[in-house]
Amino acid sequence: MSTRKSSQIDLQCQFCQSRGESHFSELPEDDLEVLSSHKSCVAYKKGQTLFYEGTRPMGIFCINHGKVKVFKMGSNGKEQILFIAKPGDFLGYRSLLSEEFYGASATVLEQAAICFIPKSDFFTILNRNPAFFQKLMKAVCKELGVMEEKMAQLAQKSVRERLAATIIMLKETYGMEGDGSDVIDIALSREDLANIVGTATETVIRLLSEFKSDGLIALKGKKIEVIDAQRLIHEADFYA
Amino acid sequence: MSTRKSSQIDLQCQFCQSRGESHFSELPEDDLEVLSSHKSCVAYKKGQTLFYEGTRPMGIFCINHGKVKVFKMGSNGKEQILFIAKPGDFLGYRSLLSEEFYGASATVLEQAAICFIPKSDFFTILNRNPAFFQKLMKAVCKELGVMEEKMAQLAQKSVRERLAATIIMLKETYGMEGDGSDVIDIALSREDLANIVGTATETVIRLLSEFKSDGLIALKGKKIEVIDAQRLIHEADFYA
DNA sequence: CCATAAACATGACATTAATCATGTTTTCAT
DNA sequence: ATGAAAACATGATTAATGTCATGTTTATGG
Repeated sequence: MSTRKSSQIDLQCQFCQSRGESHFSELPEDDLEVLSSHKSCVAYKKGQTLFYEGTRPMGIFCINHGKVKVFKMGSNGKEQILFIAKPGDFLGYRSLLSEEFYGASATVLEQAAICFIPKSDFFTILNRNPAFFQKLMKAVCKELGVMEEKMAQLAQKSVRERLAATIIMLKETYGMEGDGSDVIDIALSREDLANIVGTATETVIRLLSEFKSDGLIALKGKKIEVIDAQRLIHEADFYA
Repeated sequence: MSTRKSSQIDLQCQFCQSRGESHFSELPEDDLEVLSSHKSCVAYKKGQTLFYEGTRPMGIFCINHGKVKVFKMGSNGKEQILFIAKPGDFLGYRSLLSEEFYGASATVLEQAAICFIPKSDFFTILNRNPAFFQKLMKAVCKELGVMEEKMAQLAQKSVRERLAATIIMLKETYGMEGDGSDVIDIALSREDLANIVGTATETVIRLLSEFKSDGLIALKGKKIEVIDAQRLIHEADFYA
């Protein structure tokens, strides 16, 4: 937990290699300069927290490298993971725009580089660039659709179906470890996986074993290799 | 199913008594005129459908009177109700803004009067009134927060807790039938209630009976009277 | 007003998944 | 390298909830 001074990184938005994936991808040069002007970019270690549920947002986080889980803590002390942010994703802008406190906490899953852009600069861009504002609106509306879908699945599908669907989703969203590999490029603990699926850790462990002996997946350490995507999709009960 | 010609109603946005509750509340006179120009307003009967999941949105629906359930159909044929819209609420603008097909269906729960504003007029207002656009953005962001909360509760709470929480929510959102009454002003079938909570109809029936014999609620036909809000909140496991 | 269907209600039973217990393996800090 | 802690794994048991069956009440159209 040593707070290294050296964790500060020098990263200019203009030269950010993750920008292409982000909502910032089409911003003009001068807007990027505004963003960079008061920006700080920090190296985070696994387990460090970006912000806590119930606190006031002061700006947005932009992920340059690494993955971050965004979750709500239940009264039983169990986390429900809402989504996992990857390079190019923004965090915290939703609360900023709705003028509410953070509705969830965000914790780094793996070694990450994350920039922080103060609220004021973010709003400056928002005000002077209507196209950007519209793009963001569209993104939020899409996110809402995704969240509604997740909610419906949580209500209607069995744990087995949800786990299968989650593995498919992870494969599509976080891609593969290198070319020609079928190993999903994200290392999740069984507990985190359970907190995405919305079930107990033991249940995830059992179902992963089943999927493995059924030849649907293989387990490479903490990572999952998809062996039979078609049957996995079938398990998830897409079209049925 | 008789499609009465008489179902067409003459309602001007300028004089709409539900406008105060809506996102249109602060629109200037000339914007209201644009909205009214190609608007149609129709009387719907219980069970009629405004739009179906998977179809293309052509405009927005604005509820003048009545209530509408918005739901997703699961592969098992069971509905998951995402929310229940009330007078002043908009429907369909989310899909319009994200340029997607409808992600859910909408069906009228009780005798309703609902206006339809074509896509083009809606976008006209959106483009010429930045304040309205911002207001809408804020609303969508809030909705996203609400949906995330619902998802977390679905994953973490028991059916009993969720039913209690739902009754509390209905009370807060749809208010009481007249003054001094504790009867929630919405008539939901047990099946619809089950589809909000995310459980089986029989389970809802059983739990309502329990709540009743425990003196938490009383059942006035299809409507629910809240007898002991405090204990109901406790059942819902808020702060615990 | 009556017939019929839909909604409501309750019991019995099956199934799913959570919880508890315990042991093994991996990870990590010293 | 080593000991402790965390993560993983598996079995046994229990609790919660879904499903099926059946009967009653309520709503509704002709």
